[in-house]
Amino acid sequence: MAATPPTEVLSRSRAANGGVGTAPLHPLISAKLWENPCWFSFRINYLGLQFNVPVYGWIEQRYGLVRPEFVVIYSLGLRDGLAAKDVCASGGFPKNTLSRAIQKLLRRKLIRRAADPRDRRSYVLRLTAEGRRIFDETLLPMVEREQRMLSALTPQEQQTLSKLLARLVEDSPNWPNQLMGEVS
Amino acid sequence: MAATPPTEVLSRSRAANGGVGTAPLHPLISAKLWENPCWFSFRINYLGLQFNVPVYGWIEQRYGLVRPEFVVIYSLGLRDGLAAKDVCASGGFPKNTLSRAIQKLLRRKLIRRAADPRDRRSYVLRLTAEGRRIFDETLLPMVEREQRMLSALTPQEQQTLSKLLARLVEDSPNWPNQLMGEVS
DNA sequence: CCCGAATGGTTCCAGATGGAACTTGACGAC
DNA sequence: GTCGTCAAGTTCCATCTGGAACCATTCGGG
Repeated sequence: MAATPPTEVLSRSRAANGGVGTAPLHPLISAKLWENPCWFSFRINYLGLQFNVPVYGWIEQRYGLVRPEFVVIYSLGLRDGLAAKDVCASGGFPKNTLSRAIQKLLRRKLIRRAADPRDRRSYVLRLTAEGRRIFDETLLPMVEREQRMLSALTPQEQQTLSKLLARLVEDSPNWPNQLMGEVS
Repeated sequence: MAATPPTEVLSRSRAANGGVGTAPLHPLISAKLWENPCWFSFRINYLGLQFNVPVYGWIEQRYGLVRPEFVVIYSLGLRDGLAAKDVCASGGFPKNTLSRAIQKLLRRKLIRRAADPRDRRSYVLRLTAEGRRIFDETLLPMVEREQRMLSALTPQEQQTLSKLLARLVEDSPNWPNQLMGEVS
């Protein structure tokens, strides 16, 4: 029945990069990689961790910003003038966590906020110069980490990967958010 | 300079799936998808969330098992007879969190453990019949969720994606775990 | 025009989390 | 053998987290 990982199981492990400097994989990681019906979720979660742990660890100890706080900075860096709810939707954090993060950023004057004339419950958030500086400073190390992680793939393959993942993200609004039909 | 996402930015958004039932993307998600120097980490983190939130939410409310606890079950389901340190390495959880999780699973008799004759600091963990039952029961919904998430890709494309991600995981032992040279 | 439902944001609080210190056992050097 | 170092697991505790209840505002009917 279902759930067998694609058959590359056979062609594995004799990596084509000359064998120089290739450290071995922990046995359980290897099992989760090759004998795992949920190959996709394991791989993306694992890779996500390999990015998040060093990056957010570094940001926290260098700027004293915890992850949801930095996510606000980063989101505003990409699109200034957002509201808290927008950051919520894209980052997966609950709104109270974001609320706290925003308060701390306001106190530290890394962002400022103004009433939204369109909706008086809501605020428009903007980076201050200082907040922008942090965004700019962190961008390069983050990109470098990503590039390091992707460096086992050719630019061509990176492009393919980029396209496939983008297709999935684009399709995501169509997914149910309950596992099974446990709606009312 | 560096960090521009691959050029598919142009060919985006007019998805080839007939346009039927395609819900629109939140604006900030769209920005993070298409105008983000860190395209890779955003995409995998976002997709990871789309799996973790419904799956672990369902498991928690159905079995009263929190994520690190279930990770132990799942890991033992794949490879019985592990030690705590192994689960640690593959799941990214700190060892005290795993220790607590294991204690709770022992109390609930979902796993049992025996002294490791090779190393008397360590224990060999095994699923009980009840623990195995939970593993078996949860597997299908998890796989189904994954398949739903991957359903925008053809089997051919899924295969490609699987291979590319596996190559990255295999390369991961070679990555530095500090962002910059902040070693002693 | 007013009322009930929904939404943006904040606050409260119980419980989860993870760093650091600790205990016990393994291992290598001498 | 014995000492110093390191690894496996546990415990302690300050902190973070996120569900739920809450306020203020908006929106959709009748």
